[in-house]
Amino acid sequence: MKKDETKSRKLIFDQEGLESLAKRLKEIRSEKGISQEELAYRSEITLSQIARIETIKINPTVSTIFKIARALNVTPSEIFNFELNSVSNE
Amino acid sequence: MKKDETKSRKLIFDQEGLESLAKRLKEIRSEKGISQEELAYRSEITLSQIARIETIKINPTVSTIFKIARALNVTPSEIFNFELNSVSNE
DNA sequence: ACAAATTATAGCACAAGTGCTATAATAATT
DNA sequence: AATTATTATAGCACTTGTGCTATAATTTGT
Repeated sequence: MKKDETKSRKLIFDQEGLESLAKRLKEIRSEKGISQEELAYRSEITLSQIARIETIKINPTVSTIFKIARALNVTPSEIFNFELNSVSNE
Repeated sequence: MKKDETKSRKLIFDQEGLESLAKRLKEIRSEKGISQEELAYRSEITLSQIARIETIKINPTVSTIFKIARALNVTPSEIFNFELNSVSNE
């Protein structure tokens, strides 16, 4: 059997949604006038992780976002307050 | 140097938030009267993954939730429409 | 222009999310 | 009660999120 089966393991990096999330997060953070570092401290998420999220390098877990939401004193709903248009990325 | 440094690597499984998410997801899904299997098909997420989320076995990524939101024809905000109370889990 | 603060990158180790497949457990229907 | 549909578990392989640490790049303030 071949080694490279082109296994078409469908992966999940929702570019559109993650962009919206990043944008929303930056918005809220700057509205509240707190730095990434401060947010990292408050949420107990590392600075590198905050940066990765805002620069759309990773696909964070919901727990991470929950922690950030608490640190920003907003509801999860407020962070996810945007629409999803396109049909994901094929 | 010791091998077991009790490295206290702080991990992130937000029990409260994930419970709320699971509950909300079940709600919406049954409101719309669609099965886990149907949702899996529509969202292109595996059935096992849907089940894991609803039974709070895992901490899904936001992309996964975005896919589900699209499949359910709701905004991300609607899925995350709940409050976070306690201060995470220490 | 310089210094300081903020944001962005990078690499490593480890934990965990996801797909895939199969099966068990439970609920619903007849 | 028996069948069927739905939901829940389980294990493996693979990918990736996260913490940690350090450094680079950029922005802000003077």
